Amino acid sequence: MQTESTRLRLRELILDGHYPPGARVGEVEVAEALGVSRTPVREAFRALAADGLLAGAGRGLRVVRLDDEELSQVYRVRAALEALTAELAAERQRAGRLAPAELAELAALADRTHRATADGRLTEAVRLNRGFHRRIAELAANPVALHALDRLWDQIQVSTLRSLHAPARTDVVDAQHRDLLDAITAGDPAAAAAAARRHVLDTRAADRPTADDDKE
Amino acid sequence: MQTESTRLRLRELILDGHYPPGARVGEVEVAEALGVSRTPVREAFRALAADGLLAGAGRGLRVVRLDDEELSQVYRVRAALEALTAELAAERQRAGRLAPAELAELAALADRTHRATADGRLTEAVRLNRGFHRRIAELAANPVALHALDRLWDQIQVSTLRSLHAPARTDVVDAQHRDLLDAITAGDPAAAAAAARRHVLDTRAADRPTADDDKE
DNA sequence: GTTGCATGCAGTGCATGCAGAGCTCTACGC
DNA sequence: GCGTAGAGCTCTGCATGCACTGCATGCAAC
Repeated sequence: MQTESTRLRLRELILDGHYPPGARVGEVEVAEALGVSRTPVREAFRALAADGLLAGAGRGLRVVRLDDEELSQVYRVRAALEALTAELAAERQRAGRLAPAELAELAALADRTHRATADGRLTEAVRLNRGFHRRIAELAANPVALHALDRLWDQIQVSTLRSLHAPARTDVVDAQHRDLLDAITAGDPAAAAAAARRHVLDTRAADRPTADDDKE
Repeated sequence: MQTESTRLRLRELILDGHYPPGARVGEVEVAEALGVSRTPVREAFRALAADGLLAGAGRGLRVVRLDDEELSQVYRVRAALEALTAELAAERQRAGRLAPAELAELAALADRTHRATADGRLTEAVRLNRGFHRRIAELAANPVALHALDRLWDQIQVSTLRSLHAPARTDVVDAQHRDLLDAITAGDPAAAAAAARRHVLDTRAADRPTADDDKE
């Protein structure tokens, strides 16, 4: 099925910044770039538009570019959903439904994220960080929440590609990851939800442009 | 643009139960029924699949049929998101950003929902109820949350078409709507979030099949 | 009687042709 | 020199043709 592989490849190209936010994507150009005809490209466009990665702009489609306000709205929804997945994961831990190996892998992800960030391997750090949060959503065993979060992550990733900031907050991020991990491990749903929500909102507050960053 | 109108019309047909959960949807059949060619139908299929209304089933697509477990997962996400929108709406009220007329319309929606339910006009009651909750999400002024909730509502609506139950809980539902409304009107975000979460989860608990309802 | 294979059919997936809409560039007029 | 109008072109939107896959049905052999 070329439609599906076209969708995945195009999504990768967008998430990698090959098609940056605001860039126009044309059927013919993408079709030639990926070596398929326009039909599967058109269908991939529809699917990616429904996922919030592409948006109509008069004639044709553009890669979505979220402004500061919209990004804050995405983060607020993400905070609510990650609070839920953390809560659910902690519930499952309390019910004895999480294997120790799963929690160990989660802790290892937190470690690797921290090391990559500290070493300045920012691209890898971003990937690992997303992996850490996604793993929690997987442990929540709620595919609906997982899918919704995947969509939000895609949108965030596209809109924050430029600002792979050198993090002065490395230790804070890691400490918050530990808090979250501890709450889940302890099987404390309320604490896990609170830790997740605080972490996401703090992340947003730290990444927010300081009023004179960029305009357009 | 026929693609978009095809998508909307097909969505209506699915939500109305014209294509019931589990029904196969064929390109040719839908194209003939709507009087367009297969191309816009195919693109509408992709978009509706991304929205969670259609899902692949070997050859072709079927209308999504959520089992009891999946429906509970949807409700849990919905509870988290409606808690968020209620919280945001209450925040805006506290900040003086909600017009009195907007709150009055919301109260009127609650009234009409209650009356329609009490009078046994169930189809209308479902529509009004959805309108009430959606209006709160609109007042939250967060399009991301609004869109996510629209998707969840669509999935719920499709999967609960059969069970337009005569509600013994009419008064409970109305009382919870009032609580939610009061918390928003009072500008109390925490209370609004709690009221919304409880209402959604209670609704799910009440609608859940009592173990011997249906199997398949 | 059951199982395995072959054949036919239906429906999807992809490509391409064609028409229409919007944007741009140029030329002419003020 | 600037603004506006017109023409041309590029790109999207839709339709249709063709090939291929996956399934069902029937027949034959064990």
